[in-house]
Amino acid sequence: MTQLDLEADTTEHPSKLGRKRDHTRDPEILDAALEVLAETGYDGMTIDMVAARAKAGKATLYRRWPSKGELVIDAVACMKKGDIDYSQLPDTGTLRGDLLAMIKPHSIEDGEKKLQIMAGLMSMLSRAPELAEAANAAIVEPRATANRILMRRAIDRGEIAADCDIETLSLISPSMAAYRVLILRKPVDRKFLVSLIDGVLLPAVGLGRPNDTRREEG
Amino acid sequence: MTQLDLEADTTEHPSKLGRKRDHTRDPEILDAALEVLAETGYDGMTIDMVAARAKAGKATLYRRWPSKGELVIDAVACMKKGDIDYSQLPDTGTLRGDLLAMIKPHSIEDGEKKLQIMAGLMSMLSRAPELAEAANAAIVEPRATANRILMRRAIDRGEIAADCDIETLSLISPSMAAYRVLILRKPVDRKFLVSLIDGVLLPAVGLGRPNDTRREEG
DNA sequence: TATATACGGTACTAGACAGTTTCGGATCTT
DNA sequence: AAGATCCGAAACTGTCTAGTACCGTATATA
Repeated sequence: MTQLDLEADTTEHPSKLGRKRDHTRDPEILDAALEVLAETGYDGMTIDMVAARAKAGKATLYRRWPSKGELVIDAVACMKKGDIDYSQLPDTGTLRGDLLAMIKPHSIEDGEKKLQIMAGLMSMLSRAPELAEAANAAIVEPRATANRILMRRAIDRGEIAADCDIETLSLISPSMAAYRVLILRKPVDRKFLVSLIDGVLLPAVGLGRPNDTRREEG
Repeated sequence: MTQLDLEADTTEHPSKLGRKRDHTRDPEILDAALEVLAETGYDGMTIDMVAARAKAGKATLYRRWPSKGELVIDAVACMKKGDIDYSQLPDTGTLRGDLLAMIKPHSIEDGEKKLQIMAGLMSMLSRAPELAEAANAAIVEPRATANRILMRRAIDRGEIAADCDIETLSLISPSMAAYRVLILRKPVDRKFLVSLIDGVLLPAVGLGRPNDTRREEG
């Protein structure tokens, strides 16, 4: 209690005394935590590693977060940045064109890094269920949402049937990419994603199977 | 070297002296390890937990496996038992019938338990890549193989087109179930699996979308 | 019977790590 | 200037656990 008051002061009432906490360091520390998390996993990660990576003192970290667990939860929750901008989704006129346009090297690279973070979090998910939700919201849900938007557009323009199971279909590529990275430990490359689009998604919505779209190469 | 000879004797040459090692305890210990692994994950698992669960002494474990890591690797490698019998796959005459017949409470329960083990292994996969392969072979690949067989049969009897991407399609239900259990922390129930079959798999192979198979309930 | 090893159980050793404290110095308010 | 709080760095504490050693007992060979 007595010790915690020192920390709580900053939030309870604006104490004016002393040097101010440099909050520009917060994101640097959180990013360092995410890097270590992706590289070593939650249990392998030590506070010293994070502090060293962020060129900060250990006490600085404990002044801001009460425990290792809270630090990680905060880091995951603040990860959303640099994600997909739904107002800038491709609009090529066809569903296939839109889905293919979503495949960009940067997007693949970013996705793999985030899935590595997810892998590092895995052991923690059973202990902190709310983290599962946060991680899903930050890592896979944005991509599923993008797919959902593109498919709904395709329905609106009459390209595909209105009774397609969009909710399930939009989860296919994120979840299969997760499976591939987390369990198979194989890279998610363009060829894999194209085969998902042409071999599963488009046939499932009634496109691609009638017309012979074999021999498609990425 | 000198100490290891005691262990190695049993394999190098049949030493006749002393009480024999009770190898009927091996599977009991390995099963205990898998249980603890599923419940607490690799890093949370301690040798004492496994020994207590198996009602064995810690020394007994270290007499048989040189380290915690080797024990876990062995436990995962010996997990294949109780898995799908490919000679007993359903054969209802239709792909949909076969896929639905694969959904059994025992199969679901077993699958979820194995995915919990997979979750517990996650943090170890980056350190022991060969374990990723073993875990995949024991946990998800059997189900993908079953799907492959059922779909190939459907091709052979002319029910679906021969150019379907079976390799990718057979991975859909295992990988989406893994995503659902590991990341979403939601149960894999019959309804979910049926929606995969009717909303994705069958439409993707050219069945189910033309005829209106909506309002299917599990 | 004598010897050697396995068994379950317990005590011990050594190292790693979360979290705390201390220190010299920097930065803020009053 | 004074006092309070921040900073990075490092020392320190308490706990946890992998792995080892030893105990008394059970079971095997010779």
